[in-house]
Formats: sequence, structure tokens, C-alpha cells
Amino acid sequence: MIELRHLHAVIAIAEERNLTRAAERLGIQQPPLTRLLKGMEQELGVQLFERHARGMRLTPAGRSMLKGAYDVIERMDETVEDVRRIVRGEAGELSIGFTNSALCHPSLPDMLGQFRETWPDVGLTLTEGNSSQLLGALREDTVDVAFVRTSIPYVSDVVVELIVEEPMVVAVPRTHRLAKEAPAGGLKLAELEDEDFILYQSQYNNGLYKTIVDACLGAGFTPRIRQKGPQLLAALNLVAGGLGISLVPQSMQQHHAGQVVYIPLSSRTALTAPLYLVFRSVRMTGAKLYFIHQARRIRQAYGAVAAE
Amino acid sequence: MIELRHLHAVIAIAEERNLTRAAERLGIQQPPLTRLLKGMEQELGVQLFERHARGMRLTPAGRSMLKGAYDVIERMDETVEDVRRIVRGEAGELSIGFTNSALCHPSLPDMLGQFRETWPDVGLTLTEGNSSQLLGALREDTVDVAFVRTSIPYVSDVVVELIVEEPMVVAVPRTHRLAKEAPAGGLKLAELEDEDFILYQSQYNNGLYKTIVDACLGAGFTPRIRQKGPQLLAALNLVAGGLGISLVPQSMQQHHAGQVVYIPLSSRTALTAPLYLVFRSVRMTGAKLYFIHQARRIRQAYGAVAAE
DNA sequence: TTTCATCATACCTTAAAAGTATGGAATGAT
DNA sequence: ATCATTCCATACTTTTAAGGTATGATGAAA
Repeated sequence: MIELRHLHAVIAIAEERNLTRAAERLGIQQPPLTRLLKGMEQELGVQLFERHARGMRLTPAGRSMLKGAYDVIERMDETVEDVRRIVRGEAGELSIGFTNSALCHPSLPDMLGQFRETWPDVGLTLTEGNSSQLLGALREDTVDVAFVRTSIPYVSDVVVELIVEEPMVVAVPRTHRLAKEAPAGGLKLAELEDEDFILYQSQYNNGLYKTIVDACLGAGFTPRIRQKGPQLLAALNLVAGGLGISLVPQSMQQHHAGQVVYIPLSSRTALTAPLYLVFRSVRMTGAKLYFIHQARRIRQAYGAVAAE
Repeated sequence: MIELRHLHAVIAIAEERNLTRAAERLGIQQPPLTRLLKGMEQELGVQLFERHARGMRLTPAGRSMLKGAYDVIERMDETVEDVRRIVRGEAGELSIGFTNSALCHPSLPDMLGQFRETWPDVGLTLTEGNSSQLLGALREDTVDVAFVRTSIPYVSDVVVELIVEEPMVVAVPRTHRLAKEAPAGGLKLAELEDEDFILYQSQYNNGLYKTIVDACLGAGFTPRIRQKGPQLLAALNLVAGGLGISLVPQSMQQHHAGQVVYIPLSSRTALTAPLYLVFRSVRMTGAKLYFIHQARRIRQAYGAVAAE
């Protein structure tokens, strides 16, 4: 079987036109090179070089072999280099998953833009889905990293990192009594005792739902839940329609800005909504690694905002 | 260093998705394959496959590697196949040299045409030159085979094969006395005793020249040589101009058909002109070999003609 | 003719690839 | 839940083949 070694030998011999120098260049002695060439010629059934007292000269068959050798070796180098580029994150694909509530966070456009700028040759694929879909996608490697709003059940080699923990705000219809008299120093949870709550809860995801209910219980009342929607945005739609109030992450304030009024909670309430980055600890290509690092930097930057 | 072996391994593992089966397909045991893969991953610094209880699954880096592997191996196969085609004579180049007198032989268009038909993918290069130029070209491998009219001095590994031995004829100007009364049964050499001869002799080539002079001596006279030209065609020009007569191979009759009359010699004269095929016994690619075989077949076919 | 350069051959050494035996982890059936 | 099964990984041994050393043969140049 012809191996790369043989091709390197052909190139060295053809370029040096001298077995001894070619061997030196290949880092071996001359006799092994003689044998290497001889073996190759035997296998192919042609002389690739003519032996002269002054050195080696290519035959036509040898010239053809040389051409092929350059070609194959170049492709080989390219192949290895392509893989290395992927490892270094300079090329390849990065698939990022979001829950739709995560999509709303203002840090995301920043992160994606910054990433694109730094790694222009890495293709980004954005996928939307709920937490369980995203977790499945992670396991199947359909997505490399995902942003979710709830901590995900522990699965081996899936890492969950908190990126931002932002305050939650009360979302009320424009016509609601609280929309008019926004209390200085923030609203206290207890003041919502008599309100109809619209919360969101997907099948496997009871993250924010549970956080909110627990907070209400802590404030001394059981929230009257008028409606459950599968998604945060759906819940806000219902709030806009005047069906009740909700508690949402601060970063949702941009939505339904006309019909919904967002009221900060009192600082003592400390009801926060996390934004998590989830990924598998395997398959750490450069692009993925860099994205994670960048997310961590974002955490610091927005950490200050969240603490406001 | 990544070797072809590694690429074959990647392909087998990716296609079988199972180390054991891949190893079987590669004709080795599973543990060596595990090590092969591991070594490659270590060298590249990436996992190419994820190990599952059910088998192996490509990572993105692995997918890139697989793509490259197919590519490199395909090129490798092509390279080897190209060389083999050249060996078999199905591809490549064949350079054929001629002295201009050889070019006139009617068998040549036949040979070239037949060769082209049988080996359409072999490029033919035709070169004209005198015997010594052609011999030099042979040694430098600028031409693979050459047709000459004179036997070439012995040089190691240069083979000379007689292709056709054709009768010589007397070439006289249209106005010459012999042009009118062509003797039945052919002209005898002795009848040319009083003629002016125009012969041809290149620097290193005294083949036909010597043959003719010897024949005249054998017929009892020393030819009166009026003029020497370097080439046979040049000599015929002079004959056409009425400067004398010449003796030329039968196959030259097509030239100067208007101004020169060709008279057969008597059958007893047996003055013949050879056409030789010359080639080096090294570098026997298929195309060259086939061309030589074909020339030998032509010899048989035209052998009958020459004997007329 | 001698020397020098260059490739070939014979023989030995070393390194690396392959084989064997076995262990460990995950899956699926009883 | 346990056990058998399927796969991949590891440790150790054997085999193969690539590489090294010494030397010979050959042809060109001085």
C-alpha cells in the first residue's frame, strides 16, 4: 500500500535529485530511502526515477506520481488544518438555543454581535424551543449551548451556568389601578394578594413558576392563579388583554410597552429571575469555549445592571 | 503524523458507527483501532467521535475530518491509478522522432492513425531531426522512439529494430535520357557509371551514403559525386533542378513527381534502404511498448510490399 | 587510473503497530 | 432489581516493518 511516507519520499527525491540529500531532508538515512522507493516502484510496476551516476531523474510515470503526491499531501494538510481550525474555534458551526423568554434579554444581541465579530468564520445557528426541547437538543448535539430561564434537572456532563440574575417586575394592564399610582420604593408582594395572577409553566419547567408562588407564600398569601400559559410571552399577552397581572423578568419591559405597565418590586422583595447558559462539558471546540467565556464576561457587565 | 491508515480508520468507524465492526472491516482487531483513533485525537487535540454504549458518533470536528479523509483517499487512489494508466499505456505522452526521410514512408500515417485510435488518451508528439539529434533526444528522453534510415552507433540500452527494408530507385530529372527509356527488368547500377550523383550525408550519418557508394563499387565503378546535401529531400530538390541523379528509397517516389522520374533498379541489384525504429530499452511504459509492437506488425505488412 | 559521488545490498536494531486477554460502563431483558 | 450482553478501554505480549550501520558496485570526473 502506498503511504504518505512514500509521497514525501517522491517529492524529496524529485526536488533534491539525489537520494542522499533527499534522505537527509526526510530525516532518515539513504539506504531506507532506497528501499522505500524500490518498494513503491515494485508495487506500481514502474520505475519512477532513473538512476544515474549523478543522481536521480524522474521518469514520465514518476512525474505523474510527483504531481499526485503534491496534491494528496496538500489535501492532507488542508484536512488537518481544517480540523484544527474547528478546534481553535476559527471555523465551524455553533448552534445556540433559546427559550423565548431568554431571547428577550438585552444582553443577547450584544453577545451574538460580539461573537460574530471575533469569529467571522464560525456559522451561528439560532434555535428556539422550550427548556425540555433545548435539553434534548443539547444531548443530541443539535445545539451546542442554550439559554434558559430555569435551572435544568441534573444530567451528567450538562453544565448550567448562571449568566444574569435580574429583578422581576410586576406586569399590570394599562388600565389597572396599580398602573396609575406606582409606589415609590417599589411595590410590596403583599399588595398583590387580591390580584388575579397569570403565570407560565411548561410541562417540565417549573422554574419561575415555583419561584413566584414560593415568594407569594413567603409574603403571606397564596396567589390566585387565574390562568396558566405555556410561555412567558403568552402570559404577557393575557396581561395586555386585561385578564390579570403577572411577574416577569425586568428585561421583558420592552414588550407590550403600550398596554402593559411594569412596576418594580420593593428592593426587599429580592424576587429575581435567572438566565442560565447550559451546555455539555464534552465537545469543547474553540468556538463553543469562547462563547461560554464571553457569556461569563457578559455576566459581569450585566451583573451591575441587575443589581440596580 | 496523521497517516492514510488513520483516514481509513475514520471512514470505517464513521460508516460502521461501531469500533468492532470497523476493525473487522479494516482487517485488524478492535483494540488497535481504539488506539489508532485515540492517537489521532491526541495529535489533533479533539475528540473525533463520542463514545456511547451503543457505538461511536461523529463530533463536528470528526465530520470535518471524515470529509477530508474521503477527499485525500480519493486523490490518493486517483494518483495511483493515473500512474498505472501510464504504465499500461492508457494515458500519458509518447514522443516520436523522425528523420525527414523516414517521414516520407507510407507506413507512418498508418501507424500513427492506428495508435491514436487504440490509445486515444495518449498524447503523441512528433519531432523532426537528423539521426544524431534524434539519438541525443532519445538519451535525454525528449523522444521515446525514433524512426531513422541509418543504423545508429551502438549505445548501451538503445535498441535498433529494422521495420522496413525497401528497394531503392534511381531518381533522374524529367529531362534525363533515362527518363524516357525505362528499361524493362530494371536498371542496372553499372549503367549509371557516367552520371553525376547527388548524395546526402549528415555529419554523423553515413548510412545510405555508404550503402550507395559500396553498391557502385560493387558494380565496378566509383560514383562521380557532384554534390552532397545534408538531407535526402534536399538531394531530390537538386535532382529536380537537373543537377544530377540520385538513389533514393522507393517510398520517396511521391516527391517532385513532376520534375523527377523514378526508375526501378534491376532485381539483382538488391540495393535497399532500411527504416529503423530506435528506442531505449528502459522506461518501457505501455504506450511505448505498444507502439513498438505495432511497428513490428507494420514490418510484416509492409515486408511484402518491400519484397515486390 | 584513481578518486569521488552516488545508489544498492546485506545484516542488525529499534520502534511501532497488531494481537490477546481482560476489565468496566451502559443498555436491555427477565 | 439483577443479570446478561454489547461495546469500548487498558495492560501486556508478539510480530512486523521501518530505520540504522557497514560496505559494495558503478559510473563520472580529475
